[in-house]
Parts: sequence; structure tokens; C-alpha cells
Amino acid sequence: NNSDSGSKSNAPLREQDRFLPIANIAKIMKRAIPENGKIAKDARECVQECISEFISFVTSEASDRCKVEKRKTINGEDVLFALNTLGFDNYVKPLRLYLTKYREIVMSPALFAG
Amino acid sequence: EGPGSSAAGSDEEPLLYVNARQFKQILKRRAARARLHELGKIPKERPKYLHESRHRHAMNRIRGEGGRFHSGSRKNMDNSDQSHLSEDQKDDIKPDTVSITIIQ
Amino acid sequence: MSEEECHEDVDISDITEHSESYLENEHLKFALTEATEAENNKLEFELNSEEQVHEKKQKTEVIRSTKLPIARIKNIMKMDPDVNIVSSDAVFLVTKATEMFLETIVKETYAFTSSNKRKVISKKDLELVIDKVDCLCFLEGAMDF
DNA sequence: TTCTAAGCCAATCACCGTGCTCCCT
DNA sequence: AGGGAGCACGGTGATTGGCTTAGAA
Repeated sequence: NNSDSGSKSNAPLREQDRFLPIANIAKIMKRAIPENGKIAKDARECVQECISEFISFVTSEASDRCKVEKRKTINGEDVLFALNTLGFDNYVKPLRLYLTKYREIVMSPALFAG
Repeated sequence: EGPGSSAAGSDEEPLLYVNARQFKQILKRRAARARLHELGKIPKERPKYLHESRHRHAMNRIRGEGGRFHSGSRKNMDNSDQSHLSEDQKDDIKPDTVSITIIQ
Repeated sequence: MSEEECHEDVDISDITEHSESYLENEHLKFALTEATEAENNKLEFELNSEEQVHEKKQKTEVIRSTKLPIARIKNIMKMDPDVNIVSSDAVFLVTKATEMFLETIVKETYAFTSSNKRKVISKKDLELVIDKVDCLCFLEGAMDF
């Protein structure tokens, strides 16, 4: 049993900690290509690694922005800003909409009732 | 040492253009990956499977003619080399997440 | 069946240049249709404390229209030593962005695969696309070792 | 043509989501 | 007061390999 999958051990990180589940990745990949298209195993694993790098890449930029604004918490705007400056500016518009919907759904007026 | 040019073994790259922020972040991430690597946090090879229990589960499942999983009860595991153990011991041998470190 | 027929050049540079039409709209549609559907349902019920519980279930379903585990994405984000606190908004957006990125890179790679008269996406295809697209150069060297 | 390797099934169990409390800003 | 970290718990979908054959070579 790996009790020390945490911070400062010489033991390698587990795949479960570094990457997203391969089945989820594979599902979205299949969804993105035509019906008769197929995906090699090493391609799935490659994408899996790329995805983790993408997350870290964006997070790092968002974190920098956060630091320069002297805040401790990375918020949605930091992420959008990071995407914009890192060359994914075309993601920002749809994500703003996602965020709006997310916010107005997560804060249900009915449940606050009073 | 730029993101697009310096990579080992590339002679005629189309020269990618990135802005200062991208450039800085690319270098930062490279450093982070390098540190992680030299700390030994990055496995050199992927393990054959992630969980011993799931591996055993898959091996014990009943299969159709084509090798596909099939609905039904589990396979008989009498000829397993754990047959000398009691039921409780069998259950206890690999109960939970195990640290399989199959690094070749 | 009615998609790819590329023969000569893949217009990879379009990936983030002016990709308005083939990526954004789809995601946008998904987001909005799902969200508005949920809202309609919400308006149909409205009160009744028991229905509110149901409504909450609906909400989480909408938010989880993504198929990537939010908890693990947050863990990956917090692997960065500079990162201390991450808001739920930020995690949600990173999750969505990740899904978009995944879809984008796979579509672009399959375009190349298909242009080479093959049907199986290979690691080599991905590496070639990564080399060609500007905003993917952060991935160079990420899968070495 | 040869022969490598991707898709196909579904049952367990690791882990994701949820709902708390406590803490920091 | 607002909201995120950290915990425990319960439900659930990701994990998983042998055979067939698509398809790379």
C-alpha cells in the first residue's frame, strides 16, 4: 500500500495522481473523430500526458497572474486570462458562457429562500 | 534556447512564434518537469496495470468464445497457486490499493 | 462519412487562429442547450422542499456535463508548488478548457491521419501535429523520458 | 500479401462527488 | 460572512485481458 503518494518522497508518482483516467480520455477522443476512426494505445497515452501538461501549463500562468495581483486564490478570471495569454484566446468566449451558467446554477435562488 | 528551436535533433523547424508570457511559461514548465524528473517522481515505464485487484477481477471473469467478458458467475480458481490458502487468507492477500512498481 | 477528404495540406494553423465555426459553436450549443433545459425544468417545479432536492440533482447533472473528473483535475492543478488555493470556478473552467483542448487536438490529429489515408491515430501523428501548431509547442518535450 | 495491435464485452472496487466542520481572508 | 481546505462516507463508472480481424507494412 502506498501511503506516501504525497509530497516529498523519492517514490515515483502514481499514474492515478499524474493523469486523468484513460477511459475518460478515450471516450472523448472517440467522440471527436468519425465513426470508423480508431485510436492506437500509445496515442491514447500520449494524449493523456498532453492533457496533464495542458492543465499544468494553464494553471501555472493563472498562478503567476494571481501572484502579481497579490491574491492567494486562483479564480475563474485568472484561468480565462491565462488561456488568453497562452494562445487559447478562442476558448475564452465559450468558457465565459459556461462560467455564467455555472454560477447562476450553482447558486440556486430557491435554496436561499429568505 | 527557445521553445521552438533548441529541441534536440531539429534542424529546420518552421520557427514557432510565441509571445513573452508563453515563452516564460514554457521555460517554467520545462524546469518544473526537469525537477520532477530528477527527483525520481516520474516513472520511466508504464505499469502493466494500475490495480492488482482489478487485474485479478478481470482474469477471473467468465469470457465468451471471442475473449470478450461475459455475464455470469466467476470462474473457478481451484488451480490457482493460492489454493493452499484459506478463503480469508485469499481475501486478505491483496485487499486494497497495492503499490505495484513494475518498472521493468 | 461526410467529413474528411484532405489530400494535400492540413490547415493546422486554423486550430486556434479562426476556428470560430467548428469548435466553439458545438461546445457553445451543448452548454446552452443543457443549461436552458435544466432551467426549464427548474421553473417547472419551483417550490416544494422535496422537489428542491430533485432540482439540486439536476443542477449537478448539468454542471457535470463534462466527462472528466473534476477532483483529479484539481489535484493536478495543486501539484504546482506555487499554487495554494483554487476556487471552484477556476477548477470548473480548467476542466471545460481541458475538454475543449482534448477535442481540438484529437480532431486536428485525425485530420492529418486521414490525409495520409490511414484510419488509426498513432502517437507519431500527434507528435507531428504538436510540432506544427504554434500554440501546441508547450507540449514539445513533455512526453520525453 | 503478412502479422501487429485495436476494439469488444461488463463486474468488481478505487475513487469521485457530496456534505459536513474549521479556518483564513 | 464568504468560501475553500480537509475530512469521512456511499455510490458508481473506470479498469481490465483474450480473441477476432481491421488495417498498417
